[in-house]
Amino acid sequence: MKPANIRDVARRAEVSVASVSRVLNGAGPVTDATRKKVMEAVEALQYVPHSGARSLSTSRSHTVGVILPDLYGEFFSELIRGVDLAARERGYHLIVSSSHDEAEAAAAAVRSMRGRVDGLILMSPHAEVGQATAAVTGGLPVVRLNDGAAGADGPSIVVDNRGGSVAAVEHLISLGRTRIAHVAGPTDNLEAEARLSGYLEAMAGAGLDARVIEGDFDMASGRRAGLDLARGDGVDAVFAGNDMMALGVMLALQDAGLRCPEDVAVVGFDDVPLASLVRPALTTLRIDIAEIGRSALTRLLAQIDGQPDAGRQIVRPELVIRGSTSGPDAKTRAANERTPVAHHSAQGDHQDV
Amino acid sequence: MKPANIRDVARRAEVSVASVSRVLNGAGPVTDATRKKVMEAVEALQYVPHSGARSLSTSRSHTVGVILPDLYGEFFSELIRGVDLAARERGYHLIVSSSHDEAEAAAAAVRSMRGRVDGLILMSPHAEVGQATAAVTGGLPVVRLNDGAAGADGPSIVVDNRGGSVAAVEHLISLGRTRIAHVAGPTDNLEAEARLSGYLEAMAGAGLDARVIEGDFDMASGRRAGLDLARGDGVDAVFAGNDMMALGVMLALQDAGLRCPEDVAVVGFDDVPLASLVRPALTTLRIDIAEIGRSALTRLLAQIDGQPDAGRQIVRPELVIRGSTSGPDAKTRAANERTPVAHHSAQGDHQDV
DNA sequence: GTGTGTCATGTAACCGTTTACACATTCGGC
DNA sequence: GCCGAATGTGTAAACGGTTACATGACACAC
Repeated sequence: MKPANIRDVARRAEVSVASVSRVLNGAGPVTDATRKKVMEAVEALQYVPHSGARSLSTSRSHTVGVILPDLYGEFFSELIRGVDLAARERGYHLIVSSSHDEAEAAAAAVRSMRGRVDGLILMSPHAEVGQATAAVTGGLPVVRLNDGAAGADGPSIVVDNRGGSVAAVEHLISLGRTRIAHVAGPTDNLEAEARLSGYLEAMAGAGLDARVIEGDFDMASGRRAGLDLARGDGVDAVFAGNDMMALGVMLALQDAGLRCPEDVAVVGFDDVPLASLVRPALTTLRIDIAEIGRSALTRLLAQIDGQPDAGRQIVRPELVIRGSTSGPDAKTRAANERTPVAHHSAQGDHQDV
Repeated sequence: MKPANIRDVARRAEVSVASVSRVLNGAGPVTDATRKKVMEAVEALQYVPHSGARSLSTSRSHTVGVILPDLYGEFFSELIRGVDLAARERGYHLIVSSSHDEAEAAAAAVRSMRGRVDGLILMSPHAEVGQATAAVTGGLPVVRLNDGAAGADGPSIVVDNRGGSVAAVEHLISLGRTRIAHVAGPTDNLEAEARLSGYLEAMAGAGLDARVIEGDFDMASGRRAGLDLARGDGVDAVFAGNDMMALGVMLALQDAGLRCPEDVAVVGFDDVPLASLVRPALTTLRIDIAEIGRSALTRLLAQIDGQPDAGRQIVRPELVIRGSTSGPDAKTRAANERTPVAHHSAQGDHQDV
């Protein structure tokens, strides 16, 4: 049995299709009597408007696309979560597509979404991806995330990675650390690059020697870096390009018999949920990832509605000091604990130390 | 400037719209000359077919919906990843909607997707959600995940949670542990319930006393449970309802000065990526989450194509023995290491101990 | 009683595809 | 030279909504 269409509803309610449409969209004048008849018919027939037909005549799909380089790990799920929450509030749907590390794949994803979405949220940490996608969006509203493409002055949200790194290094210096190493992210990643350059800048500014180890943004590479450092001539602090690598470093140090923070202080970047749960809890630069997602969606919808956009928006990470850089001083740290977003229900009484 | 439509392309290529359509869909006979002219026009006009119009005339949207209780944490991102990868291979798009813990929200999500998708992947660990959504799918192809709803004999994939729990307990018993506690997941979650009942069954079967502590499936609740246990009369093993709680337990034990596995062995469930990266690496029941996602999508598409479905498919978790239950015996464990799916590029030489 | 304005409703054109069917062309077989 | 068959192409009717415009009913003022 084919699903009911608007004409079936109109026939059953003994009104015209126009009235049905008006009732369903809350637009135009209708008497209460008509409204009631229509609603009954809709209910009886289990009628759901065909979104394709609707988008055909209104040229609006009430759907936005989210294109990400990957879906792996806490960062992306947190981001989608923020976008999804905001989208549901506004009655929008989300088409996601991930694993677009390469320029070509990302461009294909953009193309395949044309005509299917009203706008795009596009994350492209690689420079070429940013350029390749810019060529094919063709007038579609877009909000870009963490995209460092030169000359990109369109709507975007970028994290002040460089500034965050400077804050991290300055914090370590203020604790009296001087032999500070950096575990960098992948070299083709613009965010990793910005964090590295902030580190180099701050070290140079303080007259200290820089020491950089390459990593991949994953925990395993952090662990390798940590083993390297533990084996070497001795550093008294490590600033890692993200939290997962910082955690890897901490585990490696622990394996090597070094104490954190006494022997080596560790700082991460992102403040993923895990960061406040490990011991010692990780000092890091907090980015409210879900909030970035929400903000991206809100700005995208504003753009779709034809409002002028604010252009580039900069998010400044906040230094959250926890056990991995400070001694056990429960009072100051308690104030910095992240409220955990619990899987099912958040009970507030978890004890972080 | 409005985007080009099929008539614009036809005019420019000096052919009819039917020929354009045939070229674009690869259906029906066309000469090479026609194909070439059409392709040139498509290229020149940057033509992209309007998916709404297409879905209107074919009543296919080439889109499937994914409805999840939540998006938080590694489990869900891994699942979506599997679904997304399979969908892209087959040319399908994905509409995701999360945070449907409650029956009503889930039912609303299903309704809002009717007419917009060709089928649904529906995860509903709560019994009422399963029932509420069953009422509104109305003939739409559906694959259900981890849904324990009574009488549900439609297409679904369920994890043998009970069997996994039995294997975990038996493993601990084989190591000589007898005072084995269980940290359970939320009571309204069907998976948590099945894991609990497997534990109880295995303990009873071995003539051992059961000890159950309530948790939430998140790390903070595992930590609380671990503190409780460390403070108490002494257990020699803990089987947690999922990996995140197991990790929380391990951290708490560590804080309390207990050694793992020497004093207390710990077993988790799921094998999230993190499980093999912590120290000691966590013994757990591996579920290939991404593979479940892929399989769900494949079966959904088969169903959409009108093929008969296999009904309920059961996934048996595999016991992966790591450091949290066995002494340092590198050889046997090395074989069980999970290949890490790296954030950006997996380099194989990470050293797990 | 006629003219005018308001308001609810109906009619039909249009949105951009696919595709059944009709048509035109070419070719081979006789 | 005529008759199918085969092949490529075009025409037009769906598909299921939205909405500009027309229509009809009714109230009110003159």
